[in-house]
Amino acid sequence: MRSGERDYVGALQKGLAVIEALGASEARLSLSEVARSASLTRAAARRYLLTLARLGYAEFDGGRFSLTPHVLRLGYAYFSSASLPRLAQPIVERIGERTHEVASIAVLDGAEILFLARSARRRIISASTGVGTRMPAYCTAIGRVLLAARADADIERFLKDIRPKKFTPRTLTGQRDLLQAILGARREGYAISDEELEIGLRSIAVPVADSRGQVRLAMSVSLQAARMTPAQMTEHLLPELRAGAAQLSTMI
Amino acid sequence: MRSGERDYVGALQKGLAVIEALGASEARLSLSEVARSASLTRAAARRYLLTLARLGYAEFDGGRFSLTPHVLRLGYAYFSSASLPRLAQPIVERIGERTHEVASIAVLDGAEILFLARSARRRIISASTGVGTRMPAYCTAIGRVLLAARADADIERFLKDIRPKKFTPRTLTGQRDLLQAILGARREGYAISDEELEIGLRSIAVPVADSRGQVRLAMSVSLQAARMTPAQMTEHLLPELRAGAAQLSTMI
DNA sequence: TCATAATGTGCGCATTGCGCACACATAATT
DNA sequence: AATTATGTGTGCGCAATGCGCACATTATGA
Repeated sequence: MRSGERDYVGALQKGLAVIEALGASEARLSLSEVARSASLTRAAARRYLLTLARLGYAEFDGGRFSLTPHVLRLGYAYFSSASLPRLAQPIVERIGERTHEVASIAVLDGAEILFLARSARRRIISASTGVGTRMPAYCTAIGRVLLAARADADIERFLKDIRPKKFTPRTLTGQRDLLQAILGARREGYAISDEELEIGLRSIAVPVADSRGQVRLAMSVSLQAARMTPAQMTEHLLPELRAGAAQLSTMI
Repeated sequence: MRSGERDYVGALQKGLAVIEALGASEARLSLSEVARSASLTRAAARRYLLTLARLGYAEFDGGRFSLTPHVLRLGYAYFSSASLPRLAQPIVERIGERTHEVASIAVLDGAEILFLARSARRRIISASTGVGTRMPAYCTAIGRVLLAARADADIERFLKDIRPKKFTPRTLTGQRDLLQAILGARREGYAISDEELEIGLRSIAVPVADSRGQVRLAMSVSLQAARMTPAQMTEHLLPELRAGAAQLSTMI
C-alpha cells in the first residue's frame, strides 16, 4: 500500500484499525461487523482477525471475535516507556488527598482528551475518568484549557470539524459559545465545566506547561456538583491545582 | 508473508512487534535499536516506525522514536470492550477496604501475570501492581494459583521453558521447588509468595473459577511483610479473598 | 579532521496481501 | 418444511505492496 507515500505500511494501519474496531464495541463482533467497522472487505478483515488471534491479541469463540488481555501490552507500552505518567501519578494522588476529590491528568488526542493519571476515587462520580479513558475535548474543563493553548487557527479548525453532542441541557454546542469558553480559559488560566458532560458533575482544570512553555497536559479536579459551587471550586480547588501544575512543570 | 499459513498478515505482526519494542524500553529508541529489538532490517523497521508516527501512535524527535498516549487506545480497547474488568473492579475495591491492603486481579499471559484490576493503594508498597502491569508468574502468588489450574503437562512445559531469575534470597528458582509450590497451591486452594519477588513484600492469592469451572483469573492481596506473618495472612486475608472470588465467580 | 556508525532514499523485484467466486453453513422468512 | 437471505470459509491467480539492497548523506566520536 503505497498510498502516495513510499514508507507507509498499509497492512499495519488496517490491522490497528481492526483492534480499534474490536475495542469500540462492548459486544463481541462477527467477522462482517468488524469488516464494516474497519472499512475492509470481509476477506481482509478475516485475515487480520486470524492474525491477531494467532498472536494472542484476540480470540474467536467459533462465531465472534473479541480482544484478550494480551492487548494491554500494547497500550501499557506507553506507561512502561514514558516517564510522564510516573512523574504525574504521585502529584495527582496528593491533590486528591488534599481536596478529597478526584484529580486527573489528561492530554489532547484528536478531538478528545485522554486520561493519563488519576487519583483514587473518594466518592461515587459516574463519569469514567480512569486512565486511558477518553472524553470529548469541547465540553470538558481539561479539553478547554488544552485547546486554549493552541493557535487560533487550530481552534477554529477544531470547532469547524467537530459535531458537538448535547449531553445535558447545559452542554455548550454552538461554535461561538465554545470559542468564548475556550478564550475564557485562555484569559483566566483555568476552565470550569459545569454539568456539561453529565448532570451532577463539575470539573475545574489548569494547564501544565513544560520547560519550553508548551502546554501539552492539563490537570483537573472533578466532583459531584452538589459539593461545591463553581465559585467555591475556584476558591478552594484552583490553588491546589495550580500548585500541582507548577510542581509537575518543573519535572517535564 | 504466508509463513506456511494462508490467512496470516506478517506485516501486522511486525508492526505490533515494533510497538512492543518501543514499549519495552524506558528510553526513546533509535531506528537501529528498534530494528534490533524487533528483529527487523533497518529499512523495514523504519517503514513501520514511520507508519506508526503517521498514524499518531509514535513520535519522532528527529533522532529517536517513542510511543504517544494515542497508543493507549489500543490497550484500553480491552477495557472498553470486556465486561470482566468492570465486574471485577468493585469487588477488588471492597476487598481492599475490608483488608486495608492492596487487592488485585490478574490473568496469565504467557510466562507472566497481567494485572486487570487493583484497589487503591493504602500504603507504600513498591512492587508495581497497577492495571496492565506484568510480573513473572513463577514467583508470584497469583501466578502460582493460575498455574496450579493447568494440566500437569502444561506446568512441566512451563517450568522447562522459563529461566527464573532470583529476585531475592528467598526466590524459588529450582524446577522441583517451583513444582512443589504450584502443587501446594493446587492442594490448598491458595498460594502465598513470601518475599520472593521483592524483599518486604508478601502476597496471598486464590483462583477465581468461572461458570464452567475454568480458572482463568486469580485474586490477591499484597502487603508489606512487616504487617502480617504468612499464618496471619491465611487467617485474616484468605477468607476475604475467598468470599470475593466466590462472588466474582457467580458473575463470569 | 578523519573514521566509523547510523540514517535516508531510490530502485527493482518477488512475495505477500489482495479481491473474487464459489461452496458451505446459519439464520430468517414464508 | 422449504425457500430465501445472509454470513463465513476457502482456494486461486494476480499485481501491488513490502522487501532488501546499495549508495548517498548525515551524525557521532576520537
